[in-house]
This record gives sequence, C-alpha cells and structure tokens, in this order.
Amino acid sequence: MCADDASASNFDLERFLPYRLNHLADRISQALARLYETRHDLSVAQWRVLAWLHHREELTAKEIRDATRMDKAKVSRAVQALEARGLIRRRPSPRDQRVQDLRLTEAGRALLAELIPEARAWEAELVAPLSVAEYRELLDVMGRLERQLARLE
Amino acid sequence: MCADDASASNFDLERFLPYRLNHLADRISQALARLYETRHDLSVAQWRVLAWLHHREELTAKEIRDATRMDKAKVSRAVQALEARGLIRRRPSPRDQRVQDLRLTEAGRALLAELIPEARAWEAELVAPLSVAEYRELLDVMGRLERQLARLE
DNA sequence: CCCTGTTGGTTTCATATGCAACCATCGCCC
DNA sequence: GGGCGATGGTTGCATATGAAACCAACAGGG
Repeated sequence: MCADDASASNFDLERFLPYRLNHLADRISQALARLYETRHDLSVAQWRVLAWLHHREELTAKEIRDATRMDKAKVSRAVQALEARGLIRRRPSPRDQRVQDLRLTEAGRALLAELIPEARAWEAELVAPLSVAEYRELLDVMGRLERQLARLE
Repeated sequence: MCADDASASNFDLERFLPYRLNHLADRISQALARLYETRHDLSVAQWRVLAWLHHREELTAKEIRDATRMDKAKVSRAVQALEARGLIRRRPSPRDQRVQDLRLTEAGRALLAELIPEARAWEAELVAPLSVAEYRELLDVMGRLERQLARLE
C-alpha cells in the first residue's frame, strides 16, 4: 500500500479506514438492533447466540464465545435470558460436568423462522446498491483484514 | 443483488454482512483503542474530537456531534475531559451565548503530532495486504452502503 | 417587546459492559 | 488416587453509555 505523507498535517478522519469502518458498522448494527429489540425484544448478543445455535444445532457457551469473540460474561447473561424466555434449553453435558450443552427449543426455532427472513430481507435492501461481484469482494477483503489483524495482535 | 433463499434454513452468520462488519470493526476499534488508551490515556470519543478539531480548526460541540453522529452526552463528556487536560480550549461563541467554540491548545496540537503518525502507521500495517485499488474500492463501497443506509432509515 | 417553541449543552439515572474474582470441575503428573 | 494448575461458567463491581430531564439562551410571531 501507499505509505504517503506520515506527518500530522492534512489528516482526515473521513479517509481513515478504522474510523469509517467503525462508523458504518455502528450504524448498521444500530439499525438492525432496532429490528431485534423493538420487534422481538432481543439484544444483539442474544440474537447472535440464537443464530449460532440455529447454524450448529448444539453448542456450549465456550464454543459460542470462541465463534463470536464475545465476552464470557456477555454470553453467560445472554444464555440466561434466552433460557428464561424458553427460547433455548441447556442441560449438563455428559462429557464434562462444568459444561452445559445448549439447544434451541421449539419456541426458539419458531422465533428464528420469523427473524431470519427479516434479517435477510433487511440485508438485501442494504446491499442492493452493490453488484454480486462487489459484494463478494467486500466479504473477501474483510476476511483478509481480519487475518491481518490477527497477525498484528 | 441476489435475493436467493429467503427461508430460515441454512443461515450462516459468517456470511451475514452486518455481523461480519460489526465484528471486524469491533476488533479494529479495540486494537486502536489500546493505542490511544494505553499510550496516551485517550478514549475513542476523545480521539475523535481531537481529530476533528485538527481537521477543521474551530468547531462547536454540535458540529462535532453532526460530523461523528456521536451521542450528545458523549461529546459533552469528551470535551470536558479534554479541556480538563488542557488539550483543547473552549470559549463562549460571540454569535450565540449557548455555544462554545472549541480549539486545540498547543498541547493538543503537540499530542496530535505524535498520535496521528502512529495512527497512520497502524492503519498502513492493517491494510498492507490490500492493493491500492482494493483499498480505494473498499472506501467507495462503504460510502455507498452509508448512503443506502441513510435511505433506509 | 413578551411568550412560546426550539436548540445547544449539561446532568441524572437506569442499563449494559468488561474485567476480575470466584466456584466447581477437569486433566494430569506424581 | 490426591494434589494442582487450567478451564468453563457465574457473579460482583466499577465504568461507560444513551435516553430523557433539565437549563439557558435564542428566534420569531403576536
């Protein structure tokens, strides 16, 4: 990449990738959160847990934590709330007494059957201005940035 | 864009743009925050205020709020903290007694002279795997997503 | 000129968050 | 098989956050 003027002059936040990315992600996240929260009273963390359980059938809190990089406590609280609402079920794992296996209940599955199409439709509207190639490339570039980030940490 | 299978089956968070974007932005933001916080004891909000003042010389809190879409209270608190540390100066605007004009102090300018090159260098490392064209296209695509978002809201 | 509705900014409050301490269990080495 | 460090998960705490209440100061129509 270009390593142009490294001085402090003419620095523009609008062209600073971390800022732009964060800004965009925040706005998208907020807009979607309104969907989850106002219509189904779910926090983003709760939605993520549900979505992962939908995808992988049975998981432990640890696996969700690894997949999402959410805080330990955040996952724990999301799981508690979801169980209290009867959307997921947890039972002690036969393999390890510390661990609890998480699964969707029927109610959870039913909620996702509503929620996922909504989320998909919303995403489709969002990315409507992009061509298929652009969309694919965006995901690809993001993947590379993530890998680079892992290298830097 | 493709409007494929809208059902709830085979939904994969890893391919869901809002999730991916948020995840990436979070990680980048956290990594950068470590830079600001550990080395200069600045919150992200404070850094943003400084950066905008660097860019635009004199601003009011309202203008910063508009530019960054940060919460009113967040801007207010960041400004207070920065003034307490002597990095910015605020004085009542001659035009409107409610408003205060914000400016960098010498100390603030000096801090930015350190901080900006660091931030730039970090960004350069982050985007090292991207070609110039890819980088440009990324910013372009992000801009289009932002515009689309504005339309959806 | 008031009176009223609006706006910039601060403060308060209830909630969300992350870190760290904690508890129980596990795996392992002696 | 009994310690002992590591690990999954929960909880307590201190901080950060956003929404809403609040306070001045403005604008402009009567």
